[in-house]
Amino acid sequence: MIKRLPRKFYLAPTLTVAQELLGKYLIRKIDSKEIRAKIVETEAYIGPQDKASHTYGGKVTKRNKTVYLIGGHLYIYLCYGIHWQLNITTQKKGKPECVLIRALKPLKDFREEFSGSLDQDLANGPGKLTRWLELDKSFDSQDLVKSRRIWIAGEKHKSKFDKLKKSQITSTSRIGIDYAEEWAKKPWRFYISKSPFVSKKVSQN
DNA sequence: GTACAGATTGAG
DNA sequence: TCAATCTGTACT
Repeated sequence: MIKRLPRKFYLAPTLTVAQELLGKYLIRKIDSKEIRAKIVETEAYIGPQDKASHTYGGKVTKRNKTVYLIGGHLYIYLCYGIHWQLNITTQKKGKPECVLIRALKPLKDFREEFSGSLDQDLANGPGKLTRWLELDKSFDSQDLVKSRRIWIAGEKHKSKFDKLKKSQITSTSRIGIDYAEEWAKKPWRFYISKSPFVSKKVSQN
């Protein structure tokens, strides 16, 4: 059995949430169809202190204001004028931290063992997964705890499918933020080790 | 008001 | 290697 994650999940430290999101299920309802996927790659952005973050220095703009909402909301923005990026806010209201979802493993069934062959190139990048899930600006500030269109779930009872062991998580520096100086080196990108569904064009250091 | 870079992607 | 395409931000 899987169950929607409660608000509490998103209030843990952002780096913890970024790692615990790995292996969780993202469910997107389009009309009567339910699309399911497992989160396999994330990046953490730690608010005011993080130069790579949109909320560096605590600034508020029309674009980033949803990051200031309480944890569990979606922050969706357009990047390079073309790609929508899916972020999940963390922390309490007023603390602008979030987790970027970079890659998903499409699932037919919640137990991936029962899923047949799936397209590895469908959601292996932050811009590709939003296109696949048909997410855009209209989803900005949606509440994952309440929304009927999108939410995240995990195993209701602790099981071997629930929490990943540390050894199953690889951490590296984040992607595409070379301008952030020393913050660009922080190992705040996390992905499930050896998953063929993580984003490409990326160093595996 | 104008200029320009950006948490990317896919085609050549 | 590079264009697509548009918003936020820092200027004039």
